[in-house]
Amino acid sequence: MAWNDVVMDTRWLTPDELNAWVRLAAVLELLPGVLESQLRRDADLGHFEYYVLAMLSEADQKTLRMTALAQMTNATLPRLSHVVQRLETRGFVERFPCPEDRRATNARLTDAGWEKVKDSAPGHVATAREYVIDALTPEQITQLSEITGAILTRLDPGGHFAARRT
Amino acid sequence: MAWNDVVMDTRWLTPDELNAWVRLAAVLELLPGVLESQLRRDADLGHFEYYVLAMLSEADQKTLRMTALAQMTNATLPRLSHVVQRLETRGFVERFPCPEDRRATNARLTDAGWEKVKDSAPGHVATAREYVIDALTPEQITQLSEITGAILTRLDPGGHFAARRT
DNA sequence: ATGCGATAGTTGTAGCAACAACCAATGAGG
DNA sequence: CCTCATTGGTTGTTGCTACAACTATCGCAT
Repeated sequence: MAWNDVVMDTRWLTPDELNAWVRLAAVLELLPGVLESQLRRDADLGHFEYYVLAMLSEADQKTLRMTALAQMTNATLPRLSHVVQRLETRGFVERFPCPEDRRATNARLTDAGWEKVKDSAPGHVATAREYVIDALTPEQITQLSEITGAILTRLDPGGHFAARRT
Repeated sequence: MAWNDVVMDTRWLTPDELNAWVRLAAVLELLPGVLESQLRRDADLGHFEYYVLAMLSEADQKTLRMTALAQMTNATLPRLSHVVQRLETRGFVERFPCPEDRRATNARLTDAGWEKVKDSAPGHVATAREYVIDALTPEQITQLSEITGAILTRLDPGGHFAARRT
């Protein structure tokens, strides 16, 4: 296929689409770092570490099977395994075999972990407000839900991750 | 300050806000990986590497000063320096001192780099379409621009990065 | 003309994630 | 009852980025 054919066949972005894309790409690039550095500075936690602890804090008995926790946090098992191991080393999480399925591992939030989430949550929410939520009108909040919902339908067509179920 | 005070003083997210936040967090987590793995598979480039080459391809003389390229790509100088060095090693970019300011370095896209961008762009745009653009209505595209624009006003208040200027 | 603060960029290190490979347990199908 | 594909999770390696530290140059103020 000649390059001309490729050029003609490609559905390039319109100016409006390109504008939206470039801005979304900038948010994808910049927002995680802001979340990460606030939590790192205030709580010595990465954003994903915080999210793991937060999801456990909301679970029955503050316990989740690793596969379920991976779904809640949009993560792969290898990644979660490494992170939970580090959190266990720091005393925020404990792991134990699942009585119902000996292949499975359960992760439970410890008291120290609960304290860490409790102490970290206000600062994290304040950062989320400052950089995203309070920058938007209530209409835009609704639009953001619908837009990200539509994107997640493409990213997670099987509904494997929890965010598709909100 | 007692925890009770912290709880009372914290402006927690409303259900609508929380829904939007959780979905946005999922997109932040999942979308970069999809962009990254398509480019890695098809062009052996990271998403940020592709973006650097793409920004150079659009510049006068396919050349930008490193500070300007960092602004175009929402990156820090140390990060950009590492990435451009790797791209130079692969022959896609060349660097040379800036004649106007001997502190500065210019980066220019090579012919091989131009070929690489040209070959990679259709696949990248197709991925952007599949996972984001074609999931949205024209109204939602406009909303996404406004929403991400508002967020970028918070993330980049000085307008340092190029995406604020779209 | 000089001093010095700011700018431009590079370099090195440590930590984190993607990916591949692996192993143990489960359950479906024959 | 047995086989084997699938599931659940761990581990190790490699590559990338955040951050700190550094050096050279510029331009402003005195």
